Amino acid sequence: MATIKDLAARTGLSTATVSKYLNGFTLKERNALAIREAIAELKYRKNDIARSLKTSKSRAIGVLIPTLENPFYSAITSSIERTLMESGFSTIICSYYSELHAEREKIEFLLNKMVDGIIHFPLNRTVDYDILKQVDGTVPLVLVDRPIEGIECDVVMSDNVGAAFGAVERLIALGHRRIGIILGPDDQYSPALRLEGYRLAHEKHGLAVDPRLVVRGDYSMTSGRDLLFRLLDGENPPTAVFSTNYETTVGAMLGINERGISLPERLSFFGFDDFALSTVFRPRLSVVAQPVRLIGKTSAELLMRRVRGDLADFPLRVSLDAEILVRETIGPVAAE
Amino acid sequence: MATIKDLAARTGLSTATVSKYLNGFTLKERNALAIREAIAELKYRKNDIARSLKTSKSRAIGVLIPTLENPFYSAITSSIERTLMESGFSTIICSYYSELHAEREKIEFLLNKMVDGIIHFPLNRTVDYDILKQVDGTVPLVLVDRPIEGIECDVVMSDNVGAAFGAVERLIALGHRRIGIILGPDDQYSPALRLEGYRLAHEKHGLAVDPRLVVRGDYSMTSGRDLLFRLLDGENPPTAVFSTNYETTVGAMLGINERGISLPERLSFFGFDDFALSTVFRPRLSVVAQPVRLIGKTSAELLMRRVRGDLADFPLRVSLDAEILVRETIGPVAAE
DNA sequence: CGTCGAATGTTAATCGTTTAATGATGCGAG
DNA sequence: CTCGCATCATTAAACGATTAACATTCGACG
Repeated sequence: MATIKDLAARTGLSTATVSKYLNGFTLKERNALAIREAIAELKYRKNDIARSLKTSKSRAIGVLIPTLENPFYSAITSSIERTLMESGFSTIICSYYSELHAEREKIEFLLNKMVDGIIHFPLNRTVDYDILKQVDGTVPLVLVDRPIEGIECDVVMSDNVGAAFGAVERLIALGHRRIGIILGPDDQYSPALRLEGYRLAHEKHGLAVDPRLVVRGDYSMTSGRDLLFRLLDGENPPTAVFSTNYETTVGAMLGINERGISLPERLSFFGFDDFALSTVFRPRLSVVAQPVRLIGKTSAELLMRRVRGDLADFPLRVSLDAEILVRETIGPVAAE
Repeated sequence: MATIKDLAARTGLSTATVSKYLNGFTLKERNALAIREAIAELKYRKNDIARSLKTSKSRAIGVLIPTLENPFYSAITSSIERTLMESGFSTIICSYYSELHAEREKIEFLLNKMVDGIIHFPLNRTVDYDILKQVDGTVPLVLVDRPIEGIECDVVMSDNVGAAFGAVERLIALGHRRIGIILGPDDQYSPALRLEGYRLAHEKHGLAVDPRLVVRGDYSMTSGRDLLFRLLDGENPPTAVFSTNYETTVGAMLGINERGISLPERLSFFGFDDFALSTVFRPRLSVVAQPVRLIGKTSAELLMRRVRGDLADFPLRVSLDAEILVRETIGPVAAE
């Protein structure tokens, strides 16, 4: 592969001159032309690795996510990648598949690669986040979807409280007084917030929360189905159910279809996250849609700013509004 | 950030010795110990960029895909990433969003980054693939999902003909004689093969193909819905419909739900690709499931082999069997 | 014409590693 | 005691770019 040295030799110029030309300095037209010719003839391709070594900027960003198999993560990642690419940065993907050790291992991995910054989707677990403190001094870090206690850095997330509040309030407005909520694990971040929104909506409308209507699982599809059944099969079942993540929503719909429960006549159902599914079901699913594109774009843009040295408002906490998409699965509470 | 030089200074050894230690050579225990201590104290982190420059191996693989928003691509990508990570390689994602210029631009981009290999999902278009010939000489290239004429390289794909054949044969076995097929654009690779499978199944069973039952769109969700309607609204409509990609399948199901057509009584429906959807619909969707995990794993492993210099069987063309998942949307042809 | 300053080029060191070639050290055998 | 051979370490030159600091060219102007 041709190097700058080769171009220099071919044109009779020095490597410094060629390098400058390549970096946008203007030369005498004669020389510029000669270099252009040499590039074409020798099929010169610049070596970003060498450049990175010298400048200590890799123009690569590490994105650390639980998995690409979940549309929530892959949609955000997609939008991140697109935004970074527009700034000429490449995206190094690392999934950690919710494995404990993998997360810190991969942060090391990324740091070794001299990434210029990291975007991390932490899953809330009791994990040792010292490593993130190390990141702190090294490269900018943006956390997506939730903050981590003790780590001072930018965070981009959706307004979980507001999202849940909005959905539950819609249900209350339709006359529902017994609203079940399907939540995720205690040790994750968002469930508590979504529950808080649920609570606030009740409070605002002077309703008490029946703890039996608050059920928790592991945010998986099967847990969605199982918890739905638990709610429905309890004494004094809810007239509406709010599922608070994508997987449980799919699972719950599965359960609903399985039992042939007709929505919204016999039950009102509010889901979470707006991917392919919600437009396909009949009746069309009412969901809280997190602004995935925007989350991705925002975190990438924020990181770019930090990488460029713009530390204004650090640490910034961006909370993006979710959309409440009322479609066909919620309706007035069924007459007894 | 501490460098090898610092470790050397701290321990009184030479950089060469430290480097060797770091690369697994054995030293006198005394020295090894000293280095380990120094690493801890100085918080040494190896610099993969410098290493790459010297060794001309980046241990990074570029993955070029149309988009991460499509579950087919993101599932394969996920599996690629996982497999590569196991070999200590990082994955650089580049989406080209089906834009013509972006594809070649991004290949350049990846080559500049000195990736050790490229996995590419080409969309079949009349695009100038000279650039891929350049790749040829530089780093190994694995094509996923389809080959490109004139480019001699490894290809991993699913058995499109067999997949379609299998699905259509199931329908024929149920007595269907008029089977509609929803295809993608002419200039993509797989539609022709899927049609071929459809044709072969007819041929085998002595059936003629009615060209009016073969409809083409752009493989989008709306095209799925529209083409379904076109088939159903034609004179002498089909008793079964086979949709040949994920988007059109979702779109067609949307249309089916919209019209309240009951499956499989009034219509048998065979879809393509097995993502979240198919398990959620009631009745459960019968689909041809491409082995996405396996496609990802296989291409990554094959690329790793090439990167390691194992050129056995080059160029290799791997065709992976799709699974025919017969579930509830197909049934015997309706009695008139 | 000589001089000066802007514009254009060059020299050479450097980024943090790796690695051939070479050097030192120690140990057993004769 | 010395030779020879492993074994362990070191020297120093790369890898391909960038970039201060310095050198040259050239035209304008007094």
